[in-house]
Amino acid sequence: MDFDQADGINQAIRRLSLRHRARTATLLTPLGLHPGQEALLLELDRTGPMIQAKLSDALGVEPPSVTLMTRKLEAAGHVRRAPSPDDKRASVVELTDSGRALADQVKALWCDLAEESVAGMPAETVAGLPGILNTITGNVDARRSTA
Amino acid sequence: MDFDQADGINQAIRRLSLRHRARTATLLTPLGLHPGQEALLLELDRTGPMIQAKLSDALGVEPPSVTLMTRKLEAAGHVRRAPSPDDKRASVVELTDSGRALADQVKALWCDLAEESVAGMPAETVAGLPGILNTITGNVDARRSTA
DNA sequence: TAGTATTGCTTAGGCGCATAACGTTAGCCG
DNA sequence: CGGCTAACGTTATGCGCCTAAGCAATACTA
Repeated sequence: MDFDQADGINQAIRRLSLRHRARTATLLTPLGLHPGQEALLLELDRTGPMIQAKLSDALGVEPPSVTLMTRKLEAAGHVRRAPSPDDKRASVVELTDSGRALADQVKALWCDLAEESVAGMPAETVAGLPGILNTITGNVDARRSTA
Repeated sequence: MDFDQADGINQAIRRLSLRHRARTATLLTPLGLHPGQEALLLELDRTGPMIQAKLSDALGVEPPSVTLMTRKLEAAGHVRRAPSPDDKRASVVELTDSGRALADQVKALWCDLAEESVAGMPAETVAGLPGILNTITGNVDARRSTA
């Protein structure tokens, strides 16, 4: 592959990352959230209480990041952390009522953001989009196999 | 749009951002670079010397980020900063020989990364990819118009 | 020409993310 | 059992990115 094509792809991904995150930040600010935290809330809302290691895995983020994010969300009252009964090392994270309410608001924003993102694109393209993105993600994911 | 579809899109973008950046970091580490710096080098290599404000615009990044990145790349010897002759506020950034050599290495990595990213995807899809991504980027870009 | 707004850059502080190193608890196996 | 490895979580540190605030120089305009 020649450099121009490669650059077109890599740069497009880079810019998309920056802008999508920036837009997310703008939408989340009124809720008092920072990008990344919304994923944590949504994951807990989707799957229910879970220990940090599982959260780390679900979010695709390293454990220290989870430690700090949960600490901040806990300080904000959106999340509660309790020692796990079966494993004295682990700590279980769960949504508070406040967190659940916030998750609902995030969900609404999430829909707005997705609609805004794919505005003007043919339905076919939109339908195939997640598959394409996930394929790329899988290709560059060092977590499994290649490592 | 329902939440599941929206989540599929947003989450796909989020994960792609994380993984692509992580992969970039892995590839760049042997060169002593961190993700983001490669874009700066490539931009200078492509367009030639320019002031930081222009760099900031080209990279899609805020001025303070450029200040720190150029400072570090300057300390590493890859970039040189000189006061602009026509504007006493501005400072012109340009590649050193070392920086130019590094840019060539980055270009090679850039091709590898792009190939790896789109591995197994039909050529048609690959060809349309930058357009799709840029459309989304434009849709969520608060920089122009909507602001 | 004087006064004001704008532009270019920097500093300070904050967040998400990462890696490295550490203590603690669980699990495995000789 | 005792010991060794693996897993959970935390702290420390560093980077890119951001916003807010400030200083210096330029541009605009009355």
